[in-house]
Amino acid sequence: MTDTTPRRSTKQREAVREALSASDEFVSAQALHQALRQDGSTVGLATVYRALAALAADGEADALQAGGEVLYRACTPTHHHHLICRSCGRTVELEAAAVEQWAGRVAAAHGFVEPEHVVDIFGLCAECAARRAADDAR
Amino acid sequence: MTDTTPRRSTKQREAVREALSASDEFVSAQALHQALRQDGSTVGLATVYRALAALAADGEADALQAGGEVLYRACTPTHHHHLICRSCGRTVELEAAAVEQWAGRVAAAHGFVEPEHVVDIFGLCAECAARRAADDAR
DNA sequence: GTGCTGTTGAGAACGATTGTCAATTTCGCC
DNA sequence: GGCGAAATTGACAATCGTTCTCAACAGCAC
Repeated sequence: MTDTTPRRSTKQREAVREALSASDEFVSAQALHQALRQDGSTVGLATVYRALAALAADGEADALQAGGEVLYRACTPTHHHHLICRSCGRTVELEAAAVEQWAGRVAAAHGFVEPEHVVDIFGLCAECAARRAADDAR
Repeated sequence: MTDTTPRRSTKQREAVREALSASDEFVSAQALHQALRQDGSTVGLATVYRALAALAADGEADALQAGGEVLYRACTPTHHHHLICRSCGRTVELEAAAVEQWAGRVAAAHGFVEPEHVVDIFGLCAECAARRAADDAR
């Protein structure tokens, strides 16, 4: 964790970084690999996994587990949380100073140190909610 | 999802429920299966998975993903969050009305409905922190 | 007890992720 | 610009947690 980063810049890593930035939703490593392949790239699956892990380690991407697979998303390097549509995957980055403080306070109150926290909100975005309402009515 | 619960009570399910209650940490399905086997039970791994999924669905257990596997823990049926020691696994249940409200408010502000949220704090409990400090000094 | 039906257990199947290793590419250095 | 060491890549195999399948079994109402 102490920045031992002898990272070499390669086409593949750049390609993964770009493909990730191109989406504003969380995507799986598998999906990203497929997308790259369809764009004519020849990257290997293992390389995509390695690149994503590197990006996540460098704080350039966020990772979250959902449904047995790990999803990645390019993100701002500052600490933040997510509001995610569970239907279309659209994601909003949230700042939550209040929650940060709460987490730190609660951890300290129980004698815990070095608190990290996972705070994500899943819901149905306005569009998906409307679409589902229409479907239900039909 | 609307409580179609024609659940039959069997020895195996009871055994899983008990084994889960016996621990106040999050445990993996695999670990629980091993523990049951060592107690002389003959439950199958698939049954443990099914029982745990059922308990989680009924709100009698909490599930969280960590390190590629799903961990379970018996819990109070009311909504709550967790403070978890990332070293020894000791867990404290938290109530967090403030966070609930924040989550609902933020979701609504972005037009999201039916918000669910994941809020967990990982840290090092006092004992583990002390132990690690001692190890580092050595 | 009898019968229907949900449940079980063993093992196979599955899917995501990680490891292996020879071939290739990057990058500091001359 | 060219060299060489070392990191990186890609194809494939291996691994690991979880789910599926299916015949045998057990709970519960009658």
